[in-house]
Amino acid sequence: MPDGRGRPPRYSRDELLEKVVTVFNERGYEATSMEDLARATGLNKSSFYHHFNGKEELLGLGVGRALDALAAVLAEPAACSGPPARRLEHVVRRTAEVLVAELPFVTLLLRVRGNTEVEREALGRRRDLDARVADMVRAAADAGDIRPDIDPRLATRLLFGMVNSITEWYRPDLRPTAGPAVVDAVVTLAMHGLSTRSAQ
Amino acid sequence: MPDGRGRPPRYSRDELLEKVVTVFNERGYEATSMEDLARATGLNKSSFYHHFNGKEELLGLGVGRALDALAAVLAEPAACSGPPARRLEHVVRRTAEVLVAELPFVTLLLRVRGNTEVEREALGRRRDLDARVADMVRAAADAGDIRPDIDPRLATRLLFGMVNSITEWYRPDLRPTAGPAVVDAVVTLAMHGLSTRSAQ
DNA sequence: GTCTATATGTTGATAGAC
DNA sequence: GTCTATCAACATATAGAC
Repeated sequence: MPDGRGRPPRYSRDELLEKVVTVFNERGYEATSMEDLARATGLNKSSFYHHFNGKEELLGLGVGRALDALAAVLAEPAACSGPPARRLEHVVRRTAEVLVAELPFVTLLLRVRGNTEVEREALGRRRDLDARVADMVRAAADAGDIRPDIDPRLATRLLFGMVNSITEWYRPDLRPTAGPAVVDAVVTLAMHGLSTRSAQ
Repeated sequence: MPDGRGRPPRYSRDELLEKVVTVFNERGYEATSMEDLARATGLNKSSFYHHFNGKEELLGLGVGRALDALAAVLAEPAACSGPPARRLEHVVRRTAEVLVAELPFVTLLLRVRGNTEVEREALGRRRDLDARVADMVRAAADAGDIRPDIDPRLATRLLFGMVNSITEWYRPDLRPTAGPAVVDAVVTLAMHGLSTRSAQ
């Protein structure tokens, strides 16, 4: 673990941001000081301020990247046409893949609570995405492809509660090749559940 | 919303703690100052310190209550004997019920990251509970009652990722009677999934 | 038990030399 | 682009009067 003395090669702005977001996730955004971030990137605190305007800007950049990636999933052709249940399964799978691929950024996003303007805007964008998925669940229920006995909004929340939980425990540095297995398990459990004897 | 001027009737220690934990959840533990807590309870900051030794003690009391409630579920007779799949379903249902009943405390627990000694101890206790549930999932898989194609540890994490997501969106103040429906939906989705055509 | 006043440290952020 | 030095604001926590 580099502590800033064995001067790392010097980072690009994107690499800097990834490092920052990782520290945010480890310590929590509020508990992370600009001093912490500077040290983690091998820079002096003032040098660090030369690259970014401040802490809140870093948060905005981090959650923005996650939101862009998640929004891109809903813009994919397979998410926009076809039977609702197929579209839904596609979105579940691709969302899980995005979580794995952009793990630190999505992790940061999912922990945002709305304390500042930047956070509230992120929550707003996230709410918009959630609403579009909930519409998809509703359409699939109307088409009879998913169980009608659970309210679509409730089902959406539980479904993506499971998907999003990936950020709580998946550590790609410990299990770098486990991503596809995780994604498959999410899709299978979401659609068919845990039980082998699946009737109602 | 009382802001401390219309002096609330005066709280017991337990009521004080519940208020505190709610503020922690709204603002985030790190972002909450002792001043915030004092104001929320209608007390002066120094008066507040008369009731509690400090911020970290409050965190410990809050997560401790959540951990006690969750541990009690695993100690129930129905969680200790019978076919593994039945025991598992019981634990899923009762855990969901505890989340609903002790929502602010469990919410606080699930956001702990391990920055301080109190937090690390809480994470340790939580890990112990998770391991016992994972054993239950493994036993159910060995008995052929749940699908064998998903690693038991992975299944446990996704399963309780869904259950725990309740703390992310359930607001009993807005929908006070929705608790039982939420619990039923969790158990149904966990065991049987979203799809109506559930084969593999 | 409640308050005012204050000690002591840390934070985000800036000024300005090199 | 990097650093040293510094600031104003705010944090946790305590002393001690009433």
